[in-house]
Amino acid sequence: MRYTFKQLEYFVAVAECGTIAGAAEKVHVSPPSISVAIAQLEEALEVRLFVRQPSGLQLTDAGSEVLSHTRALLEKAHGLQDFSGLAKGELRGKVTLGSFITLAPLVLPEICQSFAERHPAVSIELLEGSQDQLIGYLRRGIIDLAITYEMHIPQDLWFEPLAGLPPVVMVDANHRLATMSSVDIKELEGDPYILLDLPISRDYFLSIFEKSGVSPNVRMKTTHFEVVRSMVANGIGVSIGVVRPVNNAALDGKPIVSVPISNPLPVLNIGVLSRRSDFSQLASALKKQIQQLVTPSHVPGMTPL
DNA sequence: GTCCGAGATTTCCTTGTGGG
DNA sequence: CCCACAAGGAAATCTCGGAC
Repeated sequence: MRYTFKQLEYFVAVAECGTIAGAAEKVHVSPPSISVAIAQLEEALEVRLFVRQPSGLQLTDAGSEVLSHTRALLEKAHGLQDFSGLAKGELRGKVTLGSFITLAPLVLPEICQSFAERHPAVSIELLEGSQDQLIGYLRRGIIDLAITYEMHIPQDLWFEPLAGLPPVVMVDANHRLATMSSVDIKELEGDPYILLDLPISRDYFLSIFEKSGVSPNVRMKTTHFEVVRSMVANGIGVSIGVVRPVNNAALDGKPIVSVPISNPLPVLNIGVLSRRSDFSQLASALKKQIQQLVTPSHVPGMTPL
């Protein structure tokens, strides 16, 4: 064998980043090391893996073919490393967990802490994103699992629901609805609405209005959940959310009131999204840990339902 | 046409490791 | 201990696209 695993790892990094510089940063070596490794790998395999372009490197058809074989090979190699740990009664290695961006600050600390206590030799890498980003990360093998919502799950991935979260209306403490025990969506008609403008998520929130025959008065759009909460807390508008952080205040300290919705709306399930196959020991262990922590009666970081 | 910046590659050097 | 080799970093150089 005239190539090395290190060359293969650098090859995958370049394929994923699209540039030598990006790959170098990713694997923590200098660009020349990557460049040399790719050249050596191409020589060893006697195949052109990349087309060099001014903006970076683009995979050739042969390179794409080699990439899928390389990923499978590295996956098996990592599996062997996991197995060596298992033989000694412990898991070791690296697992990458994705999280829907609004859930991350609430659920990840407890998951990471408990998993680290149980499997100290395993390192967890985290990657947050919107639903479509997480789906892409899973398909490309960048993450092993994702904790997210049951929204637009494609056929090639597998979602396991763990808890159902009913949507609630968020208003500021002085809002006329703040003291209500529940609210009808129709009562939001005319109120300025702050929209969490993430792909797929925005469709979910707008569909709540659509089902109630109300058109929302969208005043502002933002891709950051904490910005939504700050706008609401400062009385700039109202919003709808499904996460209810234990801390019911925005980052500036102003309180947010969550009011249940009286309309019959389906709960939004939170759960684990994964590939249907290609499941490592580490991913299984992490999934098991998440299943134990996220239950219908307890979601880390959130007030009990 | 010239300049500038981004990115890749080459050259040379240092460091670490394994074999004799 | 010495030597050979591999890996990786720093600096220099090359290539190309975009701006003026």
